[in-house]
Amino acid sequence: MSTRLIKGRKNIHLAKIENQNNRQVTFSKRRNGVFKKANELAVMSGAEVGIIVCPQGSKPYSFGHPNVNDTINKYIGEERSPSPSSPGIDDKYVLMFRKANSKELNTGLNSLQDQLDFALKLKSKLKQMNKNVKSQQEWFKGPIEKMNYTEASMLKEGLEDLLLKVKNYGTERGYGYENGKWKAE
Amino acid sequence: MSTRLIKGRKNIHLAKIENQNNRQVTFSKRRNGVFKKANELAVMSGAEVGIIVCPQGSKPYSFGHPNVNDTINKYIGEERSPSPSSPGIDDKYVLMFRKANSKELNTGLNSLQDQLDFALKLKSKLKQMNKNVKSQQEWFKGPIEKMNYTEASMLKEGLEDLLLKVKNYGTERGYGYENGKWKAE
DNA sequence: GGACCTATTTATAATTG
DNA sequence: TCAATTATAAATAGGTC
Repeated sequence: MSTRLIKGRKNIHLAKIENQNNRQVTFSKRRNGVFKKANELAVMSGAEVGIIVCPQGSKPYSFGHPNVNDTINKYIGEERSPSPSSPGIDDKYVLMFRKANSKELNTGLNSLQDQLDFALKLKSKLKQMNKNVKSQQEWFKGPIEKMNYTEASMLKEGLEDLLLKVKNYGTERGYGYENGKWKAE
Repeated sequence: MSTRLIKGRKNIHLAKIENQNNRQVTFSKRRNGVFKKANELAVMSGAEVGIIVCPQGSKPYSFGHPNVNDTINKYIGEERSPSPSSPGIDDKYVLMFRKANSKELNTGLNSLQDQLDFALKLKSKLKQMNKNVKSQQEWFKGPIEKMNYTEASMLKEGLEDLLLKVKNYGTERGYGYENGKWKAE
């Protein structure tokens, strides 16, 4: 009674919950939360939404507005005949999916290319601030400190790979993008 | 300023937004929100999640952890086994997708998606810090082929520096990837 | 169209019954 | 196990630039 009880929400890490009971409770709560959000999205924006959740060792849960199967069919139909229009940034998931299904998936390649683009922007900034070495340091420090550990670790993997390519660029003549792969020109 | 500005969130009615612009904005924001929540659900509970969103008159958006196809297939498999016919889903599509997914297509897709997620975040952060650089657009458009040696070297050094900071960031707080699992705290 | 801001509303982790 | 509680963390509607 004298002890201060803390019942409020704690901040969470994006990681699998080890404790089985907590994991089950969180699964149930958050599944409902996702379904609720999806329903709001569907109603408010007028879009069709279908969700499938498959817990390990149990039967799938599903949500659909107005209907899961129709939504899946629309998606499958769309995947069968990709439209030629160029994807925006929000279509990246779909694009990646298509790449995977065209059996041309090279692990990390897409994200590497993206990161390369971002690195080019970094470079741009470096060039702008070229007269000030300190500023360069600050530039790299800035975004990192705002990352969580998951983001940072992911970036680490990608950068190690990217760094190899960039180093090769310096010694070889460069890289082109051909048949889904980076290659020296 | 004589007028008191009200910027805070208003409570919402669960109804379709009539104003087209507002509807589009809300669609974009909330779609991201649902995908984020779904990702958290998948990671924290270890479940597979697939989401398909079909806006009216536009191509579908999708989210999957680890990927949409497998999740759909699991759902279809579940749905089909109890009853001989699965309403709304054609057999040929089922077969096609099962075939497409029977290989190593899953390998790397998860990390790809994660990295893509990260890349988008990184891009956003870089954009924030780059907002006052006007020549940014040109750099972003230009492919790596247009880099000269000096530029590539600058990029290389920058990346090495960045990589170092990322590595340090990962170890300073004891976060890391252990035994195939993310360790929290 | 996108990034940012802020007042609020929501979601929810931990706890209790 | 499940529902209710409550303190916080997150999401977000409406606005600005």
